[in-house]
Amino acid sequence: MSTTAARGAETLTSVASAARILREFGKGNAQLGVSQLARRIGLSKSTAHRVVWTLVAEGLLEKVPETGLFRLTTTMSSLGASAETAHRLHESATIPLDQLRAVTDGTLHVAILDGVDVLYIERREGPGAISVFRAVGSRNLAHVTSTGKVLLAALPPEQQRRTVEHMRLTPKTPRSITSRSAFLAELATVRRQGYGENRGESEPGMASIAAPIRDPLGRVVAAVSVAARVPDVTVGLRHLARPVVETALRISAGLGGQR
Amino acid sequence: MSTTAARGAETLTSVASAARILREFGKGNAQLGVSQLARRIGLSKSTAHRVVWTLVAEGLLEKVPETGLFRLTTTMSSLGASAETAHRLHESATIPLDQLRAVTDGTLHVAILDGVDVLYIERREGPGAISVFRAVGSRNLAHVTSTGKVLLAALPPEQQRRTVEHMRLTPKTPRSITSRSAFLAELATVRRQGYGENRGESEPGMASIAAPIRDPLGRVVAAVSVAARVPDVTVGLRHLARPVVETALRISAGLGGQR
DNA sequence: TCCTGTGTTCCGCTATGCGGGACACCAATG
DNA sequence: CATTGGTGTCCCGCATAGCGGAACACAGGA
Repeated sequence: MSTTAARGAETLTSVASAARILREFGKGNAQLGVSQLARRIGLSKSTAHRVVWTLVAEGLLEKVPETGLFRLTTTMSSLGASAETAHRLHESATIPLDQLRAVTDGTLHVAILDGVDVLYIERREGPGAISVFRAVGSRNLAHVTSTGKVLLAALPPEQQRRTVEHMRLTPKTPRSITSRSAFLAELATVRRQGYGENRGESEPGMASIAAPIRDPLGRVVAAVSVAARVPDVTVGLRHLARPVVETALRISAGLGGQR
Repeated sequence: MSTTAARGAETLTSVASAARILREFGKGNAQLGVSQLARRIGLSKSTAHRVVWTLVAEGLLEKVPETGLFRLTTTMSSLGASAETAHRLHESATIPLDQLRAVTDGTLHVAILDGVDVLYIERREGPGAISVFRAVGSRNLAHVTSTGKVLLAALPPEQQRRTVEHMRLTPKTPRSITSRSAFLAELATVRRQGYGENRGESEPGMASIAAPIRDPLGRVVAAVSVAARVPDVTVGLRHLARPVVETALRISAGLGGQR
């Protein structure tokens, strides 16, 4: 279209302009106008104008009536908050996870929801850790894991219904839940009691228990779990409910405080 | 290029895609992949791929090695923080400004830096308010206002030098500062004492005094000032230094706390 | 009054960015 | 072990989206 051109540069010029415009608001200037932005970034006024108004249409910028200038919207601040918690999750989890390891020799996971799968983003191995346990970055089915139940239970009602509707409830063991109505009832229970259990539904003889991690606004952003081999799969790891919930609360607290 | 087409839609499709991708990360999902994003937004995989990588190149997204998915960067969280303070400024200023009005009958302003100008974004009229005082949204020269001095004094050294270098120090009254070296010395004084004064440098017989408003990280984002007619222009409004500084501190405190 | 700044709109050309399709890879399934 | 279905990445050719330049209205200052 215009400048640079370049060979392998797989970069969209207008998107790059948009990103630079957004970043310009981060460097001390709360409000900026079209010309000012164009000058600072090195765009033509017309281009800057178009990009800015597209960002306004998409709700990332807004025009301040009094000044006639533009400003980042509250949508941007909520996006920033999401970024903040995503990054803090790792550091906030470290200490509480290590504390939890003193209580149990099970394997510890922190997981988030990735579509209809559970995605593990943190892990502490227990002594008897076998390769059954998923590595960081791996996925698992949401309906046969305690973390999956916790994360799904936290979805807004209609979204939960839609998600469950489109899930394939393929059983991993004879104990796996395969009926949608039974699964929805299970999610309601999980939501009510504040933690989720998996009693031999993923692997025979294995159980796990998970609790929700919440961001400062109270939204569930991840789940902590303990998984271990248990003598009686019908009892599961119920005795770890309190420690797991407390660990989740500790991690949640770490997401909110001043750095 | 593709869909919609539409008549007068002055909107850049790729920028819109980028914005939608960013917003997708705000809705609960900390990490997302290319295909997932493409599916949710309704883009082709290749397009999503290109947009995502442009955003990565511009530092708004990053690839998480372990999961192979993408995440908002800390740049996004700092942008969000900027947006947050910009929006909180108004509400945080209300009460402290009203408190300050009990101490003085001068006109109160909150201002930010707009290039080399001072931009007023908040105002409380005093009883004897004349049209000398600028309305919200209007601009004034930075070198003849107390707010301008405070805001310029807070710039990082090299940026301050560069800005002052390119300013036109046109005098508004005989008392206006016109020498660059004198102005730089004045800024150093302002920085040291924590407030800035204007003694008849903008309008004869008028004085003002301003103090810096800081965000939770301590960066100066705005300034609050009192302006009034004074009997002796050489004395100015020095007796209001403490109340103005305290008002600024109160507003600053409001920017940091939990909502 | 002129001037210089702003934001906005129009227009025509071309390089840009689009979709479709093909590829390598991996994990889970049979 | 082959198959399947998922992923991310790459390529290519077409047409259209998006670029810069210019001209506009408006506002404030000199």
